[in-house]
Amino acid sequence: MDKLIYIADDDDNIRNLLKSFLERENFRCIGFPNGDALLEQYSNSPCDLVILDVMMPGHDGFYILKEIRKTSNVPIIMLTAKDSDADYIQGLDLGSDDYFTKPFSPVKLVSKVKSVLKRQEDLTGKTSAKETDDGLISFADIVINRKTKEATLAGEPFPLTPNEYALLTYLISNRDRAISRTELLDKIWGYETQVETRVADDTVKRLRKKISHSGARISTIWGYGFRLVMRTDEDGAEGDDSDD
Amino acid sequence: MDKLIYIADDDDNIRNLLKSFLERENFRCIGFPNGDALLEQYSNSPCDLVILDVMMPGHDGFYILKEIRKTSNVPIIMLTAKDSDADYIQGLDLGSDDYFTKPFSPVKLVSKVKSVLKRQEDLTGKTSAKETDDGLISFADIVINRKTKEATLAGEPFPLTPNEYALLTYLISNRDRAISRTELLDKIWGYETQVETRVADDTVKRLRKKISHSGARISTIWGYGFRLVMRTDEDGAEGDDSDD
DNA sequence: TTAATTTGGTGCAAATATGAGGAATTGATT
DNA sequence: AATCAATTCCTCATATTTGCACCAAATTAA
Repeated sequence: MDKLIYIADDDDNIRNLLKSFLERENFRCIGFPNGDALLEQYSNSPCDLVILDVMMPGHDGFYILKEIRKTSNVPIIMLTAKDSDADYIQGLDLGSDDYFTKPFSPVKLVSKVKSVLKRQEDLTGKTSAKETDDGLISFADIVINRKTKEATLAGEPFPLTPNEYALLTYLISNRDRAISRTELLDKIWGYETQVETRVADDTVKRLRKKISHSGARISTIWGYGFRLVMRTDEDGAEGDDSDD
Repeated sequence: MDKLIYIADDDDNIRNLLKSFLERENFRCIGFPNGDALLEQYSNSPCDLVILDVMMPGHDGFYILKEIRKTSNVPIIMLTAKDSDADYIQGLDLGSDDYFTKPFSPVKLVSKVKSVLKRQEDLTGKTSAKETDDGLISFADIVINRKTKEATLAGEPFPLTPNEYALLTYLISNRDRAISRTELLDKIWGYETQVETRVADDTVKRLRKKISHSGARISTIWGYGFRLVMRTDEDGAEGDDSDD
């Protein structure tokens, strides 16, 4: 983590409470007894996230919020003693990210802080050229791009029909468990479909042929369904299909 | 505004309440009685924001949240009946943007929706490298000027009809993913979802002819839709599409 | 062991998806 | 009214996918 957080609240107890919770999660925190002090510090040295009480000596939290927003998009979370719709709306309209009413759960606040920071990273990092977390899922030497709906096997693109694609995607995302035929029918063919139960076997069959020379294998759970597993050496010897 | 919002909640009253409040603010809303229906619709035609109840028939809100997050960063707001720290944290950890406990203030929710959308725009708008500040977007040797609504191919101006222009612009700005027919119909023709028409194919057909000697190509994702890709050497000879 | 049940493979026909050409329609402009 | 461009609709040809029947092989139960 290693993010820096500024907190402005005139109540020492609340500042310290927040600091201790946040530091436990490896955030660095600096507390300020009023908003003006925070604002001055911020303009000299910006931080990664701001927590602002609304009612403080000097300028109130809304004013500080507005001032920061003139120059920055830093995430800002507001704290307030009174639970009023109007205040809530004003806070959000002015550009804060969230609004907590006292007394609040410090655990929730910490969670919110993390979430807001993560969101920020996702959005700003994503539109650049980051390759990670682009909706890619993989198993063995199979990679599926859920955005482009393309699949590759050992780096080579290989074609999948819509049903095969849905089935393989489902198997990969549930690699850790066996999946029953009825579940497959529900998930891939839909809840109210009129096809025979064996159609799942059909698609499994076709998929097996296509991935026959990959590191993955669809194993049968007798009397129940299927599960995606790694292919072992013995598999190759037994059910060897080296053709294409 | 003109943003599209999907709402999943099994309680008709809540859905309608939200719809009426949101539509009053000029959002377009579509309600779903459960999360699975929303998920299916979303995968065919994404929206700008999602509101998910946690407890629903079928898969619960957390599951739907996870599924959507596999392919998308769309803002998601969770609704729940029980006010538990653990749930709150789980929701945020899984990537939701906020968490409202019932009964909640619709006014606050609407305010939150606006705030989240605005935040998203601020962040992506400022960091996106796709569109330069002079309104130019490009792909391969195609350049589109969104201000003058003119296009050039390899430096030469080339004429596009209004529909072709809209389609090409949409394909270029979503170059990183496959786009379904229903999404095209929704976004470019404004048709309600689930209409069976092949106008999109028609426009794709004409557009393909026009860009036939450019570095870009519209590839078909069988059973789903289209995607704009770079033309490779092999493409020129035969219309080989190894897409799934 | 035999019998009953479940699963896997082959082949085929029906259903579905796509692309091309051209006709019909719409809408704007003479 | 006539014209023209743009769009939509229609039909046909073709390609692909999918469900199902049938039988063989595998597994379990008795």
